[in-house]
Amino acid sequence: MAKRSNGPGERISEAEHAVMEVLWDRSPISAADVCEAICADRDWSIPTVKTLLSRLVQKEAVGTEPQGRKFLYRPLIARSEYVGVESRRLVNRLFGGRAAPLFAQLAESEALTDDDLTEIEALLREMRK
Amino acid sequence: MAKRSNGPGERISEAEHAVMEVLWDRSPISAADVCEAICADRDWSIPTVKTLLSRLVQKEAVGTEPQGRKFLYRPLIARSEYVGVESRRLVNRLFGGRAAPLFAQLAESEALTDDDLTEIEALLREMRK
DNA sequence: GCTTCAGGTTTACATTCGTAGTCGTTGCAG
DNA sequence: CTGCAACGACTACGAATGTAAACCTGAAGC
Repeated sequence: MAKRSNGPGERISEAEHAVMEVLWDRSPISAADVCEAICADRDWSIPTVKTLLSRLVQKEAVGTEPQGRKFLYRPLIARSEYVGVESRRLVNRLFGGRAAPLFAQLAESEALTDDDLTEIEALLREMRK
Repeated sequence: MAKRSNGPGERISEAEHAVMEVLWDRSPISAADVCEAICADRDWSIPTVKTLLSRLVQKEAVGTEPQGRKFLYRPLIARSEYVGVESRRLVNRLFGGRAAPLFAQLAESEALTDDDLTEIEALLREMRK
């Protein structure tokens, strides 16, 4: 039988993620339009995009709706969901699940701009209320 | 000739990272001892650990020093370095390089404990000085 | 000294990923 | 109505990864 279709289960690879970003940006669009949007950047050809889309459909991360004889693709998982899972994965893998050390790390490696600091301060105040 | 030896260049995979964690924890140790430390957890056998160690040596992420007729392994890259690179990679890939959205994301997905908040506040105050 | 064992090196093999070509159908231009 | 261009489906294939066995060499025990 099929491996398993646990909803949006299987991992999304980096190349696939790039495609997801396009879908999150402009939702129901055709394969050609996806290519339009990234083939130049990533130096891909149409077949590559089609393969990635198929894999995403298999993984149930993307859904299709027929439009005429072709398909429009749309994400089945929310960006925030994906981003949340990936973020938590990193925090777990590298920082034992604690977010503070990640923050410290970013601070140390100078990955925090002044704007970031201000925004985070605002968020903190918000959360403390 | 060799692909390239740009220092600690090539990516470290997840399984390899697990080995690195052991090395970062108790530095110059033998392959057997590495296995001692994780084979149970990850359900690995010694050969697996040996393979991962070899690959890490190839990638110049780990160095060896002969001890008698066997080797002791020790990391060549600092944990903080690795963690920094990986963190920044995630922030770039998912949040356009801005740390604040990551923070917001963690907040939203309730990945922030109260302790985290307190610690981060402290760090912020520290950085503002 | 010869056998055994420990440890590193080489080889193996299935799966995933990145990247792309080929095939078969079908609506549309002539 | 007929050939072409577009599209999705299937196939391909090398590199990386996860996982491990086979093999070789030298040291240590008997």
